Amino acid sequence: MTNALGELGRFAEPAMYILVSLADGPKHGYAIMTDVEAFSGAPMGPGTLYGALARLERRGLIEALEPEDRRRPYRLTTLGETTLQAQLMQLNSFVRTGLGRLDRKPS
Amino acid sequence: MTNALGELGRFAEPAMYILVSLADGPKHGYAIMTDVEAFSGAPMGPGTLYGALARLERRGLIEALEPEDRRRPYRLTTLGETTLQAQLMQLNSFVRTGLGRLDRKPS
DNA sequence: GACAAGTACTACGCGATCCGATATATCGCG
DNA sequence: CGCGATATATCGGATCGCGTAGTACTTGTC
Repeated sequence: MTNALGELGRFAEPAMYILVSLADGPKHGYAIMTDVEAFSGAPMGPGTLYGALARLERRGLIEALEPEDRRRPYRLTTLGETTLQAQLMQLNSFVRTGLGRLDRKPS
Repeated sequence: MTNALGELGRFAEPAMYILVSLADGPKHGYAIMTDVEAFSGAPMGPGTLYGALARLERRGLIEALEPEDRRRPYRLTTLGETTLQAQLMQLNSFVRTGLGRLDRKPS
């Protein structure tokens, strides 16, 4: 995994959304769905969500809490937090590079 | 594609890297490879590169220039430029949301 | 109390993408 | 000449995205 965007692998969009959602505090799947839709504008279907959740748990970035009723809440692990922060900072520098290049060359 | 991130589908990492690379000015494939590696730290293999280039051209975000020697240079189209800018700005607001949440909750 | 709508998750599968491996050809240099 | 760098193309396995459908319980409302 020689990836500048880290241990998430290429298709990291849903995973990043989920991590950011959980950065706010523990949530269960359905709450993540609605939260992500709220702050990103893009609805995330269950197929995307639960697949990504399973991968994130398998990779140790999130962990399941004890189920309440029919809810299965997750929270960020320490690894998940540091990974998320590293990813966001890398994304940030990428965005600045991109915007800088666009400005600097209105051709 | 009812996608908040627009016509690229997801984060489309390689595609974004390529667009940012071309934002600097027209480049051919190999130059994009080395440029991307330089500013992102992640080497992009030919399989990733030329696949993504073909998709970007098909979608009208980049266009091929006349070949010089054995080089096939590409440049951003107007659509590519505006799309890239929109994507970067959306990414930027996403990053700020994420970093904000991490700060606001040191648990 | 019936029926719709919301909550919450599971399962399935097609299509798209990633990317390493491989192939081919040219060029410059010691 | 041989080797590494330049330059592009293609194939195929593995992974992932995400729409759809299904199950089941709860809440609201007429």
